[in-house]
Amino acid sequence: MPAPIFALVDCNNFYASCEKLFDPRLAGVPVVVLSNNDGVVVARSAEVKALGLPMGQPWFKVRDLAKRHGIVAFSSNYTLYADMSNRVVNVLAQFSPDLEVYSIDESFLDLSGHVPESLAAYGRSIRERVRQWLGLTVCVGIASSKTLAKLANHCAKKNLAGTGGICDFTAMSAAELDSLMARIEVGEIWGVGRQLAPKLHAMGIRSVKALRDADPGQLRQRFSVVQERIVQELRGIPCLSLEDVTPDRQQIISSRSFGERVHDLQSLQEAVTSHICRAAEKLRNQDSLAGAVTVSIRTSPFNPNEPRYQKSLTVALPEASADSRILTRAALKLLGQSYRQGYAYQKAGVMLSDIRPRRLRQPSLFSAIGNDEDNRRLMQTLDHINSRWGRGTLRLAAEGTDFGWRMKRGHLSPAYTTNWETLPRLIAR
DNA sequence: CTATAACTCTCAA
DNA sequence: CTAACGTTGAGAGTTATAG
Repeated sequence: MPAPIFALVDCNNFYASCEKLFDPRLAGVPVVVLSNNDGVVVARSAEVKALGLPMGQPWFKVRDLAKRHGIVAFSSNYTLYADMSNRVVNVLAQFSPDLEVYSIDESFLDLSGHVPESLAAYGRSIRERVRQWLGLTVCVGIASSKTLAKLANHCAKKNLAGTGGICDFTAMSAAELDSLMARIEVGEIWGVGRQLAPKLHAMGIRSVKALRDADPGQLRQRFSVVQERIVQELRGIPCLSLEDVTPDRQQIISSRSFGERVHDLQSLQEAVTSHICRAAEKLRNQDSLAGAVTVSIRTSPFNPNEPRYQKSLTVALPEASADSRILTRAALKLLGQSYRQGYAYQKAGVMLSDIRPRRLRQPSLFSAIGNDEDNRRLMQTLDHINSRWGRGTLRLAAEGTDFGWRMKRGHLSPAYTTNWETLPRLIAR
């Protein structure tokens, strides 16, 4: 078993780059992509970063500034991003069969046993091929643990070390690494977030190097195993392995903010039903059953002038199920218990939990024989129709037809890569 | 008391 | 015109509860 070598490949400004890719007029133009409901800025092109517009800002707060700088905004187009993401993964898979898709724009590759004489050159060829085949730019961080590979990737992106978007820690001397790590904020480390960073600061640990050289036992005492593992990983002792098989979900959530505030129970019922159907579809997709359903509704947590209300209720089902109708009945009952009139609701969501494979089904003593099989085939047919003809082709009537609660998507780009209908528009310009 | 379930907090993209 | 601020999933630790 050779010492592991990890590469972390991360697409630059992924969402913004996807948008630019299909509209050459956007070359050199600052572009932002907004979260669902056009809420906050979640991706920025290089030009926007240069302007100093921060990540995570509510769009309405920065809109004027953005207009003045000629920033073009897009609503999240997940159909496009997911499709481009798959294409990137397909290219990366050519470089190593041991690949973990970590997020929509990041993958870990196990490079152990691959061209040990020049890992950086291998990284460059990855970057070149993704650029050539897809027009997207990636950075590659290479190191002996996943945490270090993430850090190396950070260095590549910020041009702190390495060249041309590639940073290989395994080729650096101990002294080089020391001085590099001394210059990087501890908060940049994977797993050191908003809460932990200030606590580490208070202990006098401000740099990556300081954390690497800290006492792991003491950190475990004070915090948890997670922090102890981070220290080991920073020292090049891998504690995390490549997770190449994605396990079944243990919980499935569907929740969304409304485009406009919602006041009436009927709209909430329709929204909750849609959420259940979306979650149940995912549940069936992994051939599982859910044993519990949770429904949450809330008013805006931001507006101090609005009366606040939030409620979240869970029920255990008498018999685990993946039937949209059964799950909906349970959810609507919970919603009825949660709903209070007179509030301006901002968001509703559902969670399916206590999830198990369908093959472990335990029929209740009182369930009618055969019913379940009929229901399953009905759901199968429904999924089949929706996968063939598009999401939402066949729906429960309880989802309604009004959709006044649907999210805002005022700046949506076409489904460039997944819908032929967009082709004429592309050619026309 | 222990084993486990339920809940809370944190993190990440 | 005004008001307007994402979603999903996991893991660890803590607390409550059952036996």
